[in-house]
Amino acid sequence: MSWKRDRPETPRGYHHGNLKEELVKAALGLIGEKGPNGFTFAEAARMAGVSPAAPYRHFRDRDELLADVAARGFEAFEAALSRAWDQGRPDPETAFHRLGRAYLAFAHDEPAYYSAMFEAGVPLDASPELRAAADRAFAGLRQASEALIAQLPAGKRPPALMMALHVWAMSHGVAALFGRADGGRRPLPMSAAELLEAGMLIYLQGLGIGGNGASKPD
Amino acid sequence: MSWKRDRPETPRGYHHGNLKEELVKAALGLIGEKGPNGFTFAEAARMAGVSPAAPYRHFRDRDELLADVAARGFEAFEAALSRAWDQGRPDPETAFHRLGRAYLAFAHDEPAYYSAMFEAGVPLDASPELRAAADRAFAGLRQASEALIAQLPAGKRPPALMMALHVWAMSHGVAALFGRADGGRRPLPMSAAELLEAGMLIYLQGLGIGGNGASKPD
DNA sequence: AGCTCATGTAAGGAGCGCTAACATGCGAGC
DNA sequence: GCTCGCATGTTAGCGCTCCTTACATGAGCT
Repeated sequence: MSWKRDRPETPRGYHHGNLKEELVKAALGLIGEKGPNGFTFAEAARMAGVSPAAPYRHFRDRDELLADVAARGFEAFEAALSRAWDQGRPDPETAFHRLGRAYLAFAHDEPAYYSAMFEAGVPLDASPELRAAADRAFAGLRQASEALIAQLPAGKRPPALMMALHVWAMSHGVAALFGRADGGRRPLPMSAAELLEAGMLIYLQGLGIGGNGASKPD
Repeated sequence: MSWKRDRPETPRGYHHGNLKEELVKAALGLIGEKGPNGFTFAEAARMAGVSPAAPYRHFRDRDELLADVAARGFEAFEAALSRAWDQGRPDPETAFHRLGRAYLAFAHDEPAYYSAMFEAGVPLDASPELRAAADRAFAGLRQASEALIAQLPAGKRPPALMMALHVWAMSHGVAALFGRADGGRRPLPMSAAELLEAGMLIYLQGLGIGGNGASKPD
């Protein structure tokens, strides 16, 4: 009825104008609704009001669209994490817990992005942009780990890379197993954010950070 | 040429005999090769040497086969974990580290099962058997956590359920991000098993378990 | 104005999920 | 011991998706 040329704000005719952006949006919506597998190239085209062949002018195939979504996801992810980290202010521990909450919030609020990034099976080197965005996101985690480790006496510092991997693994584990919008596959005695926060506190305690020397606000 | 009625050990004719089992095996192989999405009902049928409609006599639809594979996966998983835990012998910490290695070994050696269980998007209540098997597997983790926690003085014991969730999250995070057969999506300075072992040691340290009181063999 | 080229459409082949109707043969009951 | 029922297989076919190829349109440049 109304998908084409009727919308007053976009009186496009034969040429859509910015089909690529709209396809990405449609893909995000579909992935969010029906999972990364339920997403269909043809349906995204339908949503954008174009023929099923039109998307192929912008993406080589379905996988390339998914990779593009994943890359945008990593960029948004990195932006959210770096905003939460805020260069470690006011102190690394406070900022670190903000970071953890931001991680889970992203996985929870942007399930479509998170799915495309981690659960759609998109190989990281599907495109250089994807690889670069993923690397930037991980670099953020690593920076935060370094700042926390710097608080330890020189002899007791674990490798920052290892700590960053631990942080990532635990965050992803909590998000993947318990952090979905539907409450995860299993009822929890606490929220995913609380679970991650508690886990990271214990982990940091094990490293010798927190509780004893630095601040422990609220 | 030779898929049907020719194999000497199974001289089946019109009726296959145990098609259901063979379909599950075929599904496992396909999932292992091409991921849970690359798996195709029709191709599984082809592998078993039957027509594409035959599988519908044994599974309502593709999702039911996947759920069956996932349930068998959880059963094998629970068996592997419980074998590794071995009732906490010779001491809970030693057994616990064996458990961690067994978790990763399962994810690494049975990627098809692990995919079906955690990455195929099968809802846990797709079948009662699936739910039950998954619950049994988790109960094993919880038991191990309880045994470790019991070593702590009564005042300092965290909830066993929470600890089990932490263990599960970290294990799954490491397995999903770094533990795949292809080495994961990112080169690591250490093996996934070492990464998990180090992470769990730090976590236990944070709880006050290990390093100080109990044994730390090999 | 006329050309060019990016961007759209139409048509069609191959493959898959699933259903319906038909075929086969194992085993239960007379 | 024969027959019939029913589980388990088959073929045929619908509707859908992915993707390719050939054609249509119109925006911008010269």
